[in-house]
Amino acid sequence: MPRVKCIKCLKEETVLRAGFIRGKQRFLCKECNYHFTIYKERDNDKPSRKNHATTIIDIAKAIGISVSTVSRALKDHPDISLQTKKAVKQVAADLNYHPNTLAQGLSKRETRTIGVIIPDIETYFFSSILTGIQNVASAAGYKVMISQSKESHETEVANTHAFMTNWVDGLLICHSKETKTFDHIKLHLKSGIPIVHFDRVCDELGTSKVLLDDLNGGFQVTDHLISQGCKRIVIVIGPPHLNVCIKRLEGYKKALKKNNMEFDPSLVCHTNLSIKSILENVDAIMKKDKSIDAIFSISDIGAIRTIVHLKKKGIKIPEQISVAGFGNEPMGEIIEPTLTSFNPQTYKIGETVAQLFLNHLIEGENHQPATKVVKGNLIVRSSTLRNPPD
Amino acid sequence: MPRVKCIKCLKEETVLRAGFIRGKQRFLCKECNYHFTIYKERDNDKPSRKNHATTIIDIAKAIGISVSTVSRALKDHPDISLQTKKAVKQVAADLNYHPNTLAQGLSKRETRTIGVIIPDIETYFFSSILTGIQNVASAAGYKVMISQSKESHETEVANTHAFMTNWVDGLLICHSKETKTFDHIKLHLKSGIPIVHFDRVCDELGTSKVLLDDLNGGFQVTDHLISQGCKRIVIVIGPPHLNVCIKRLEGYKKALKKNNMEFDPSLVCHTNLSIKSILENVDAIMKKDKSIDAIFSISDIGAIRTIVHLKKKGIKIPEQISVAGFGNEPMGEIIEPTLTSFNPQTYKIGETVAQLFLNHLIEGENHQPATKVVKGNLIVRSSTLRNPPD
DNA sequence: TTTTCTATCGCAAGCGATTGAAAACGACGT
DNA sequence: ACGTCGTTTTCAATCGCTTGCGATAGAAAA
Repeated sequence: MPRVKCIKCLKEETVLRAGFIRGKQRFLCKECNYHFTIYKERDNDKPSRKNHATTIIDIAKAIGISVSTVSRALKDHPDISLQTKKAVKQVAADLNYHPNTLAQGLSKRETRTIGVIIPDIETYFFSSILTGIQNVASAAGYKVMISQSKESHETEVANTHAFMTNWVDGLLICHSKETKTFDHIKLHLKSGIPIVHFDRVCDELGTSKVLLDDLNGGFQVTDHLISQGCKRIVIVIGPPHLNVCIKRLEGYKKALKKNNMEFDPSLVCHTNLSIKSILENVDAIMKKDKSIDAIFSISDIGAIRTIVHLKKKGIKIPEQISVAGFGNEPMGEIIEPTLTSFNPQTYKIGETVAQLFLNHLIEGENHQPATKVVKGNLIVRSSTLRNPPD
Repeated sequence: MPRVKCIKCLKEETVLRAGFIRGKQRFLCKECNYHFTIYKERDNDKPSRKNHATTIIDIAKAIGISVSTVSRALKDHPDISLQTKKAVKQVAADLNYHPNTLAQGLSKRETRTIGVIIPDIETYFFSSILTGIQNVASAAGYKVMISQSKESHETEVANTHAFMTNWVDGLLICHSKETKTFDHIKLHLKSGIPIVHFDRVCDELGTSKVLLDDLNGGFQVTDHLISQGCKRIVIVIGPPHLNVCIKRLEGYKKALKKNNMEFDPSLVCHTNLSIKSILENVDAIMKKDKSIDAIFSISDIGAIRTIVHLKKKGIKIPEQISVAGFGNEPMGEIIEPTLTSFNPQTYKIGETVAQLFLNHLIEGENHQPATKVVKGNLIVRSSTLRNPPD
């Protein structure tokens, strides 16, 4: 017979054991027909809430008013009298009060957080876009959450879901190279959370997007090469499902046409944008076609590695082969010869992306997806300068 | 007399106007002594909750059980029967349920988010550390929130507060160059939220930290230069309050001592790590002292810009001056000559930082701050190779 | 059968803040 | 003194989920 007193009638005789519950002995008082368990002695002096962040409840208690008044006072709601506001703010400051973002988010159904998914944070192109995004986002009071897909479709999908089901207020995304299907995006479109694409976008989705000046960039680089006397310009592009490749190629063609040169498909190197693939393709085409006098690599890293590669083979740049890139990575002004490249204005891109998100937010329901193209500019350096101006 | 029925007694005669409230007419029923306002007709058919994310309440209703059971079932709580669990999970999947992170966080008082503050995301060193952090963090189910101080103490402080008062579960920070006081960190130490420092740490705070192999790095680079026959090695360092500088300088001295060479303070260039300052200092010292035959720049970017600068002046590298850096930035293998540098293992650093955070979390109360040094390794390239091995 | 046990569930109190709507309180005119 | 109002506060429901603790119906034991 357990020596336990019933919590209600305080008798001992009537108490009998009644199984276990979550590892603890449970009792039943026959008289009261009352089940109970002996839990840990609760500290009666309630020091439990020690070192606990101050809440509006604390403020309310301190002043002796209700929490709703405190809440409104802190928000400068017009209904609250000036002196109450002053008192509340004073106490809030004294108690070092900071609103609990989670609770606010739960109530207001927003997180003031935006998720950004990029292929690779270590790539200057993306990290500088990020800076642009962060600048305008944080100016608007938004926090930025970043994740990288590392060019894997799978992790991109996982990250997308993680973000979208975690109450980000918006998603800014640049797809991985691998991504060819967009179900993971479609799935979340109807949720109403703004999604903005940039750089590697998807046209079939009705989202807002920010594009580089790809066509113009391709055009300008090619036109510049031609102006330097290049006749047989190889263009190194990536997989055809990336529309940035298509666009730059288009610009290339446009420049040829403008200069009355014929487009030779054999001068187009299709690679997967990996260094290995790029160099292999370059080698192959140069072996096959000795007339080549310029290489336009769609990416700066590609161009740079190409330069290193060609130099190793004793080829003079730009005298024998001119090389140009796209992206204006910092490395471009370090390498020798310094790299001619198209500057896509990455900061501007980031800022525009974030701005588009904010627009979507304020437009709300009647938001119309917008497409913005950020103008870039050609940076001419020595890797293509055959006729140095005097 | 208003033609309005009292909401309670439904009589009209007893109702009289009673002022306005927020722009709307208010009424008072004398009989009931009840104040009320006629608000917009609430849609009775309650289609209000349209396109609203499914919650455990929906699941509970669908099955006809209580929300607590659903909650437990989803968490695989042992109290719940197998079939209930299966049913719950099935319905959850059917309804495309995703837990509301905010609500979970509010209940469990955690966000499963960790904040990272770095000086500059566009710098490879930091972005690669970030990758390391993200890898282990996301493996442990934590999201990562990033902000950059852009080397400004002020924004570092602001970001710190933003993070700490926004319920991140931990803070990983590398201080800005400007940061000399740490009140913003101290302020939050007692909150109990784990803080881990890395690279630019602060000793006076009792936090866990991850350090580069600075001393050893400084030693190895210097020792290597000496082994290549350099006698007068300039070391270019940054502001003395950055202990990474001190440490690398120590390594430098240690290597000198090991090789029985005397330390010459005039060979130490104190810069603020800006390119301008570095190049000016290099110029100055080379002008003053013609015997210099090597430059050890504490940062790769510094070393790289130095190489470019010296080459422009017609100085042969490494024949006349050897140049070595620290950091193993990707640019180092592109520049000509390729740069000898100490590889600090940035990924490893990031992983270690995150790991330390996780450790702190599981150790809880009785956590003892740890200091970890991530071993690096010397990468010898041609910028220092005077006696190429055959 | 009656008395114990269990295995499962449900109730309800939070978590911290927002917000619709009622209440309290003076002040004023008549 | 009463009816009217405007101003300032307070009440209480919610947001979606976790969890301490109590309830209940069969199963097992007595």
